Amino acid sequence: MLDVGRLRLLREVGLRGTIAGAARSLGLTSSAVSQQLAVLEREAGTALVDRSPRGVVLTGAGRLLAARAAEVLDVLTSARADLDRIGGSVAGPVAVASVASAAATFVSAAVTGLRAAHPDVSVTVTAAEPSQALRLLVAGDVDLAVVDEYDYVPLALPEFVVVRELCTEPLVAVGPAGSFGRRRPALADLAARDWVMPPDDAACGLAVRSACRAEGFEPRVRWETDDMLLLVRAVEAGHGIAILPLLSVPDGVADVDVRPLREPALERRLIAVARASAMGRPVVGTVLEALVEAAKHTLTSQKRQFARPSAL
Amino acid sequence: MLDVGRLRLLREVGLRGTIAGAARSLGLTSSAVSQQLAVLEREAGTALVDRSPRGVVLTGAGRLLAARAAEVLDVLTSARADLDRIGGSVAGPVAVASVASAAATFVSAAVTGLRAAHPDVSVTVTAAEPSQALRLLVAGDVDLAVVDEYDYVPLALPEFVVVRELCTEPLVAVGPAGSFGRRRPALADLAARDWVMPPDDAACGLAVRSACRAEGFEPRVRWETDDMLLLVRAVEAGHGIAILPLLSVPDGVADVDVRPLREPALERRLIAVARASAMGRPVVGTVLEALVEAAKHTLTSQKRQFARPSAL
DNA sequence: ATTAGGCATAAGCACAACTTACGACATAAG
DNA sequence: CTTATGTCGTAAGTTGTGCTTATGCCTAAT
Repeated sequence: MLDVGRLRLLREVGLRGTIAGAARSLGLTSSAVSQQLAVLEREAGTALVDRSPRGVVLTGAGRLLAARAAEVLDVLTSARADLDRIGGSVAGPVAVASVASAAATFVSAAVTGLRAAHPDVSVTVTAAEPSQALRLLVAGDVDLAVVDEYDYVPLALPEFVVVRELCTEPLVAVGPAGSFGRRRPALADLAARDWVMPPDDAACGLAVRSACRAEGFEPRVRWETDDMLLLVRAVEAGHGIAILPLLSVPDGVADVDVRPLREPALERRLIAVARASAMGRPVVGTVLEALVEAAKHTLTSQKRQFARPSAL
Repeated sequence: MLDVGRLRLLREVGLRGTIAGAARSLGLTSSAVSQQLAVLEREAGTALVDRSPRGVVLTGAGRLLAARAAEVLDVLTSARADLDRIGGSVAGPVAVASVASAAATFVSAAVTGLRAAHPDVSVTVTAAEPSQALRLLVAGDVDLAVVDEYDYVPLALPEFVVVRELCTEPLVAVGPAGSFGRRRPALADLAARDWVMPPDDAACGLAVRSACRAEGFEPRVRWETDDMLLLVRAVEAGHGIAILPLLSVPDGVADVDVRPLREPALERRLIAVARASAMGRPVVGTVLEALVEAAKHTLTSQKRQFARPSAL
């Protein structure tokens, strides 16, 4: 049976992008992490990370396994939460910083849900990009940060934080109405198109560009913006196609076609981050659990949307 | 963080009903199991098992935690399967013994799915009660057994087997049309009713009787049968109400109302069992995975049924 | 009574996982 | 080019956890 400690380690390495960083955040030496990672690779029978002197990046198998690891760890912390819930009441203020697309969807849902279940908990939400959200987190201005993470773009988390996976959503191709065939497009099929894209300093833009290069082409970017509404309008106007996380596509503001990619299956992971010290407050744990639950439901309802393509 | 080894141990104890039995099946001494269980209880802060000289039975918290443990272990073996799937083809005959309700639903679905995905795998299914299925398993007549397990009724698995959780379904109250109110009934509300029930030597009957006694009443049994079709017809005819696992309620053969219980949340767990030695054959693992997948889908489609109460 | 099964505790041992120490390599700054 | 600081990996020594063995107590069946 695969060892969970090693799996956690793998996930942390994937999140931090370096072995040394993972070691710091786990309170170990980099030597220990290196050794355990080697053991895990031997057990798995495959390379799980690509080593480079500047850090490491997860291979395909590594990402797969890291995703499973996140599942396992989430269940474990849920179990711990179950046990804690038997005893002890929760109340107090909790500040959350969240990326906009999550704030507009499941974070909002979680807060309304909490208002009913725990009336004494008062949550305040501020929208912030991941880097700013993490700054607010370490500064102590917020208790929880909801940030996103893309393939090819390690997250570089600060130290002394705990991480909780919220949901994984597909990146979808967005194009003018009728611009894709019946079938879900492969990324390689889109090489010749014009592109509308978030700027390169946004993780999303970087991830998509990296994925395109991995497919062997450089996207011809005609329009660049990080305003999702403007971006979708630009697509509608025919300036190009875009690839975005599903939750970031504004609903019903433009007549565009949305299709998940057939291949490669690009994803965005939404994760919640808390200062390890803040986990002493049971309220924070409760809010975190509420976020996890709400994210799970949002994800399934999104899936249902795709079952009825006409709804998009 | 909760230790997975200890969680597996807890689950095994719950399944076997005795510490010594769990120890044998894990290849440990009963002393080790006892010690680790004590550690887990200290970590959890609650009693997880009720000790008696004749064995142990899980407490509420213990069942909760054991369920989480099953989740974790399932994810882990899925991860292992992911890794193995990268290399190695599967073919050959596999014999499965299954309880009827599962055979009629997701086992059938799994087999049709497998026919498409792995044409060289030939599965044969025989319907059998849990005890007989396990006998066939240890005798080597079948490679996999799909059996069910109820609260209050430990399963007493044989040794040298591996266990995989398939799905957990609610026990539902079945009554003549219109016999329940709008709201989901609590078990205590049904104390004064007449009952139709499987016999006491079926795990289902024993579990329901135990649950009733835990609620402080003895069910007035007017009709006793283990034929599900006859049972439902008896309910329709007004001889009493019944409590059955959802999958065991035949679909569309009688005009009855089906309601999940509000409280307590009784459940049936369906699990797959294989001889540990048979896991050397990759085919067996593949069929097992297919069962897990099919069970998962069956469960979600059942949930959807309950979203539209009229459909029942 | 005696046997056989269950569970818990005490004491000792073994291995796994950690730390420390070191070497190789890459980048950035002097 | 040299130095400093970052990365990762390997080797060797240490420690703590989780096992076994040994023992005792309890209950149910013979």
